[in-house]
Amino acid sequence: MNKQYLPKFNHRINLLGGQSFSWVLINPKENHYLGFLQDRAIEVKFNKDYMYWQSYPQKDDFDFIKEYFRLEEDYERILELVGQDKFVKKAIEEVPNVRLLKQPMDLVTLNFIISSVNSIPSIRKSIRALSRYLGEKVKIRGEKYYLFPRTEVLADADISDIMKSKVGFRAKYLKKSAKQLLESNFTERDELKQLCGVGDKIADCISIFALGDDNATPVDRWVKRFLVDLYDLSEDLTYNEFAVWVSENFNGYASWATQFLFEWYRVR
DNA sequence: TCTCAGGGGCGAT
DNA sequence: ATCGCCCCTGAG
Repeated sequence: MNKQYLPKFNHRINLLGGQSFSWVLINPKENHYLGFLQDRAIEVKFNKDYMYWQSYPQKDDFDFIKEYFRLEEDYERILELVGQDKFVKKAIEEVPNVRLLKQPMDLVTLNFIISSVNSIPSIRKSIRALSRYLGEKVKIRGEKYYLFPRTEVLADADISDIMKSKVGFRAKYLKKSAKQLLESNFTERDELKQLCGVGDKIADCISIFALGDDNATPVDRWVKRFLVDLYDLSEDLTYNEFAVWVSENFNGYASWATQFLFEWYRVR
């Protein structure tokens, strides 16, 4: 496997937490994960300050790894900027090494459509099931696995087949959005909301996790809860009012700040 | 067995 | 701007 210096990377949280549903922990003792995307699988292991990795079917695709893990990001500088807030500082101390990934656009969109009013275990189950039914096979070290379905496959799939993965009412959103993704490019937050099943919250998820927006916030139930609880914001603010407040209070790195707070507040 | 909320969004008013 | 509804799962 390829060896990459990657200190301060909380793989448990960054790969299995709130921002990605692609990863499966294969072997906890070796910190060994497989990530199933639409056109490739990624294999990683973590030991000390290093990540060992391989990509499939195209081997050694460092350009992809570099972008996905945001290897060129100045993490220390971001910590310094968002750590000026006392709650973020505490979050960084208690749940350290949280980072943001930059994942492929279609994948994030289709994954987060599934996430609406859904629990994380259910989301994961649905995504694995959907992959088994409609995704391509990949072989890794002699074992068979399934990628997340390609956008064009979901666009052409029968709703009833998509429903087999227990996504429920989100099945029609998946199909329609897949078609929309094939028809045009979505590069800004407001455009994202044209996608079926994508409103304010999921548009912000896509903006952060796929487009790399450093100063957005998906105001979900948890974020709203800690904004009211910790920062004394009124419970009655609109989505946009919460979002504006956050964007003005974390030195331009609200995406990172709220990711720290989210992962910390959730397990606190 | 039943109820209900869970990382929202849609469509009708 | 608000509200009922959407499908499924696990917790109580």
